[in-house]
Amino acid sequence: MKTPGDNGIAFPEWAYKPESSPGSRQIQLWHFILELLRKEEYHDVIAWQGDYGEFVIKDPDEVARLWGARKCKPQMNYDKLSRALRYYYNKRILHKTKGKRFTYKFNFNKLVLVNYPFIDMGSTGSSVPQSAPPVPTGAGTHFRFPPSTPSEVLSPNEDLRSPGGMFSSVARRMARGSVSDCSDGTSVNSEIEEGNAGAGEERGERGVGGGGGGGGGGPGGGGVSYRSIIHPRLSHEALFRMYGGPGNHAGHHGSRHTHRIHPDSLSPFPVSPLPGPGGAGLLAPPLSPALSMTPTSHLPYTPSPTLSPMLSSHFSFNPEDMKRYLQAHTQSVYNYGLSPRAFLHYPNIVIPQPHRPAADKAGLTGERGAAERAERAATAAGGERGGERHHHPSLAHSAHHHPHPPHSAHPHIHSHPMHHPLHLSEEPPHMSPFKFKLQPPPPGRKHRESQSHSKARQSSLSSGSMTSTSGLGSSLSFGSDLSSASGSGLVSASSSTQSLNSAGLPKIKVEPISDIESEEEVEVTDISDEDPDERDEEFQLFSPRHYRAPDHHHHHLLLHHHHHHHLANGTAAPQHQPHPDEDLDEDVFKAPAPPPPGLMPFFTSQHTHSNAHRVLPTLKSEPVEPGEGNTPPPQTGSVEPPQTKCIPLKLRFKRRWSEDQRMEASQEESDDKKVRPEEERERERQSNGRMETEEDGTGSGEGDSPPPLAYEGSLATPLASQRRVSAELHRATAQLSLENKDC
DNA sequence: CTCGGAAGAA
DNA sequence: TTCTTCCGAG
Repeated sequence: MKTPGDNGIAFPEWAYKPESSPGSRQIQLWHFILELLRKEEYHDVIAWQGDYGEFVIKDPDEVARLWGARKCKPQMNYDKLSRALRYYYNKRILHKTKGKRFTYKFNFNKLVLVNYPFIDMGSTGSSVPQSAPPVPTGAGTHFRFPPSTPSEVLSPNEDLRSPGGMFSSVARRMARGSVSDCSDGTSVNSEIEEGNAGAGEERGERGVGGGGGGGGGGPGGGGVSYRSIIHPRLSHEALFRMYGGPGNHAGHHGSRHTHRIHPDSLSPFPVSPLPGPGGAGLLAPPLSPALSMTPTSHLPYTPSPTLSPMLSSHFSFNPEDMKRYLQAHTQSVYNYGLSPRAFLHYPNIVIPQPHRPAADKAGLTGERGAAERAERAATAAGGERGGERHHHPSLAHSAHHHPHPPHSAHPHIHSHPMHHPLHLSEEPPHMSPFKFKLQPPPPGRKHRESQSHSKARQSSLSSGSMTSTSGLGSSLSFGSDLSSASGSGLVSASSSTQSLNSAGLPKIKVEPISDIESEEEVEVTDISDEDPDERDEEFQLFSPRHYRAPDHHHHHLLLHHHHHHHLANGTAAPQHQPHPDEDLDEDVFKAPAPPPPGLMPFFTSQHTHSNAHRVLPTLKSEPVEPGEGNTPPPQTGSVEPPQTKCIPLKLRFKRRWSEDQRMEASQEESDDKKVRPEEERERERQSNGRMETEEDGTGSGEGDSPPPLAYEGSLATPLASQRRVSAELHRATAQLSLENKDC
């Protein structure tokens, strides 16, 4: 095993270091939010809702107050807090869920990776709407450490096993990010968290742990993997490769995922199952998670709660998780502008439609509509979207959003929103194809405008001519990335319109949902609406509130995953590399990727068989259409071709993407650099911090009563191991939360 | 409500 | 840098 370990981790340290979080010096708002989210105490104030990573601030004033307390800014108010939140948009840490008031969504990819690279996140998915997304805070994570950073990292054994140990270490890490200094009482969490965390962990361990011990134990000592450490990007890849799927099988094959465990009350995240027990696990089998996992068939796809966005970093390999992860990722990409590179990681994914150009509103609309329709149609045909719907209605109805569900008839749910998901989830929905909704990236207005101009280009975009508004050459890179991606398997997505075929569907086929892996559709949620419609519709839980009208533009993109493997390195090919940063990034990818040949295969082959269902074939070719679809990938194709079939994929990115790319690259790198130092500092600090109690706690309700409903769904499958992880994370988180600061 | 620019604090 | 503050604009 070294593979993973060594290799996997092989990644250079720098790869891991990602942790750097810029703002680590003091507690960061996002971390604070996470803290609140993980605590039931605050569920009345803020809680997970809806899609993965999506949360709603039920009591803005209270949240602001708490934040103000934490930061010693009595003057804090929601207006200010929200401004701070908005700054995260650009960082892609957070996004606004359009149409829903006070509702935001975390982009765990960014967070986790960036901030806590070491951590693995269990996945949690919340497939279900209501489910609480994984709590980022840590719950899900489990870290793995690469050898490289041993010192920092925990020893594997410890980590997993002893939560304490792990946590602490984790905590430290985390701390870096969030640490804050104030020791004033503000820290709301500290106490709570710990308490909870502890509890959670314990539970998790038991429940899961037990399981883990036995079989998968994934997490168990063996579990530890390095993944956490890995550079984000790498991590993705790595994860996939490495972790492929062990977990899944193990976990679920049962019929429904009945046994899902849910971790703790708070965090539903199951932990990702580590790959197998021991090292092997780590390395894993090559399945591509995504692919192989297909849950559908054997797994009941329930809504696993698991996917935690954040956690995603390392997913468990449940199929679901994978999917989710992918989705999330995808979303991120689309919505947030993750760099296309990301896709590389997921060769399987195809992105059919790009989405409209930014400006789009007008123009897009039309397109979008088509896309949507197509999507829906597909959905209808296929089934529902993943997760949500399946559960019982009852569950479902729990509705994510509102705290007050129309019917409050579900006591059980209430009792622990997140905790007990168990029962609920019985039904495995199976899968849905995964649709992801992609959110459109939120470009700045200005940008939009500028970009809008470029839209036209976009269409062709694959090339990436786009936007260089920022002056970045990124666009190119994009193209390259994309191309590579496409090569990897992504299929094309052409412009929405285009891509859609006559059918209106995106080229993507929606295949039977069942197949799952092969294609997954992802809807990218646009956050904008989130489309409550579908999911919600069923249950209609939502209050009618605001969803915007249908008009928002949400474009759904469908993604298909193809399996194909492509290597990270493949991605390379970048033509541009203007910025060192990028280079680095690339390097990163490449470098680390020692990827064993085995890995790659895993995508394809494995999942193929495993799933076997079918689909694969289709998938691959999916490529949209000749016309546009193929076109592009200029280099990419060339690059990867050999390996697999690469499908050209066309993704359209918005201008932002390009920016993102560069940003990500630059940021990450930069961050890393920066961070490192900070890390050290924090480490030092960590010793001190701690908590204070908080007075504030008051407000919200403690016990939570969260009206909410619905967490249950989410839980699904988490593997025991995952759970553990989550527990660990929680712990870690808790510790992190310690941060205090003096005002 | 939400979005960001701008200026400034730490 | 990450917010905090203020503020004008949808």
